Amino acid sequence: MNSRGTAVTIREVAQAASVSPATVSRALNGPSAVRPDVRDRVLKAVAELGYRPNGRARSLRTRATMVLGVLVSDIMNPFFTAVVRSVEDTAQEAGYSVILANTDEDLQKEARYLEVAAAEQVAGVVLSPASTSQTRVDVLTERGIPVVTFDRRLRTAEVDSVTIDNVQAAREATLHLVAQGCRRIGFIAGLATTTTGEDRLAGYRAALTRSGRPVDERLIARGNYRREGGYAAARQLLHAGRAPDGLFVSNNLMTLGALDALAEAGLRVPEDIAVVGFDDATWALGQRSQLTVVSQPTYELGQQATNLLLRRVGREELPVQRIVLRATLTVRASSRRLAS
Amino acid sequence: MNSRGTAVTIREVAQAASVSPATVSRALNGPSAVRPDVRDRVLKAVAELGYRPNGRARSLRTRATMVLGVLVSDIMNPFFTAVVRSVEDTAQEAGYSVILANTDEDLQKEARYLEVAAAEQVAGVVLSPASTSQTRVDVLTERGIPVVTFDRRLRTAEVDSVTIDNVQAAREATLHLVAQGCRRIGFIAGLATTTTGEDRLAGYRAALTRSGRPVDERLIARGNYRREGGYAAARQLLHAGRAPDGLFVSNNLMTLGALDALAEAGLRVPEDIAVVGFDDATWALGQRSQLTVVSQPTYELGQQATNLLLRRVGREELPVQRIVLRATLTVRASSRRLAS
DNA sequence: CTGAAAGCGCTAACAT
DNA sequence: ATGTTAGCGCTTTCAG
Repeated sequence: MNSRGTAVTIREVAQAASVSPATVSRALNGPSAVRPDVRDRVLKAVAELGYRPNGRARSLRTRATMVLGVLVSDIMNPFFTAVVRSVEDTAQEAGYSVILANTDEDLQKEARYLEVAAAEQVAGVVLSPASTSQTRVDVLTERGIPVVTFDRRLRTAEVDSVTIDNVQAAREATLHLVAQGCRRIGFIAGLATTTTGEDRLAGYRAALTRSGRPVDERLIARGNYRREGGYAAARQLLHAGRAPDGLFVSNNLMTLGALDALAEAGLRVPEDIAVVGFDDATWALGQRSQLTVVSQPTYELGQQATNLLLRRVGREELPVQRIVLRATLTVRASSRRLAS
Repeated sequence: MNSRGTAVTIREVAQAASVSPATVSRALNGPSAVRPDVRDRVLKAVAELGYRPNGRARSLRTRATMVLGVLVSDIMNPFFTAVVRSVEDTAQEAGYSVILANTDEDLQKEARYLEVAAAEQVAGVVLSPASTSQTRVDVLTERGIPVVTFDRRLRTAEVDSVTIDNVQAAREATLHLVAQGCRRIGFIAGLATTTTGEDRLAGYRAALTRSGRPVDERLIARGNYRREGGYAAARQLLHAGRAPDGLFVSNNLMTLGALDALAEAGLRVPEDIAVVGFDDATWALGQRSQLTVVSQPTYELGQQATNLLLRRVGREELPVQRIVLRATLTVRASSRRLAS
């Protein structure tokens, strides 16, 4: 801080080092041609005055930032925070910083943060959209800011995405329950406004159909991707007609809620009801957890999304990418009813 | 996007509306004096061209942003994400947006993000510092960007903080275990580089001393605030000399890890060992959790920190604030050994 | 190799 | 009430 109580500018550094602002800029920024002794003088002045370049001014001029934005739909969900960490790691390797915002599955909030990202001119945005059709990324794309969605896709915009094959993953999980001898398999679906909500449901239906089972709509409940939602949905299923003997829950937090409901109802897992969840929940249940889950490759998800984004940021021309990663079914005791 | 493929600027809008850039700015920004018909023309042009003000240019000029930064030391920890959500809510009410960064208890990362916050010229920063003495916030304060720490304090800088009384909270928790008849009370401390790490340990010691008990250093282990850290620390305590019959763990994730270790060792809670944790862990253990904990008022923590920050952002002059909130001991079955 | 000058997009003074 | 001018702090031509 100088005597004026304001930030030190490049001109003050220039003056202190008896050079022009342009030279200071050159000394600081590239490996450009500045005489060593001049450079040293500049660096010394920078250090003494505590000069820090004003990022806004710089990127106003250069039309570039080294900051990526990440917009997640629920920051309290460890699946998303895990992806965020991997985005961060990957971005950092490329010299980018990451700022994060939480949209909370709320279209208004999401819209606001998309605007913020546009106004702040981030280099690119990684996004788990709150809605398949109502999320508007054009605010960004119109300004030439690339967007990559992860976990979920947009149907309304032609943007890159990195997801798993949700239909296939849900089908595999459901077929597993069928194979374990479950006769009435319940399903707790996610928000209908998201591709994960729809695709996982489609996979569940497909598996039943393929197994020659009818789809009983009373065995399908919707949740809001939160724990309470899973709890409420599970209770609904338990009290609707004959209780299920198998349950597939399509997201991590809802799985915990469903387990709460099962425990409350005095049901044993897997004896009374076999359970398959989504996403590893070691953060909640511990390493010794015996929950069968569809495991998503969170680290790879974030990594691929970021790398893809960075290619776009680098103005690389390539067709719209839809990267689909493999999810794997991790079978543990919660779903094991037959020796296999 | 205009024909040039770049963002629409205020000049283009001005041209389209046959007014000057200044008028566009006035029409958009304040309730300033612009003739209604002119304003309508401008707004129409804005809509047609899809104009969005360039936030960087604007705040370069106005020296103000409506964005706050939040730097948390572990984004995978629900305690911090809960506070973040409350910061967000509070900021939003005041018209501010919040961007978030994860420092991961890593001084390098933290330093980098403090620089980013400075360069991006956020209006203010809410921070849970990775280190009591090594976290350098002067990057921000020198530029006149106010900082409020939460959860932890800095000893090196005179900045506002919002915390609980950690010494008192830990003392109360420990005394509770004493009152339950525990003879050998173990303690899992946090990082020694944080005020929470030190203060909670101090509270534990104080409680024992006050109860006329010697402090057995073999009953104190350190963890890294993560689940594995709690697990490792608990194992260490279980295998060092006579096992404890009471355990106080000074953070939420470590509590889960400690419970893992206890279960693995076949110890029953509370019969073999009474347990008190820190921070409600319903996100992990469910509403029906029987864990006794020190409950922090997360929402209030974020709210107060944000309000304080906003007062500083508004250039309000006030002495350095150290707001201390009340934490409460929530007694549940995990620590109950005596009818009370 | 260095300096002078222009300008990124916006808003605040100053005119009118 | 509106336009003109200047300048936020920086980088990047263009000269020299």
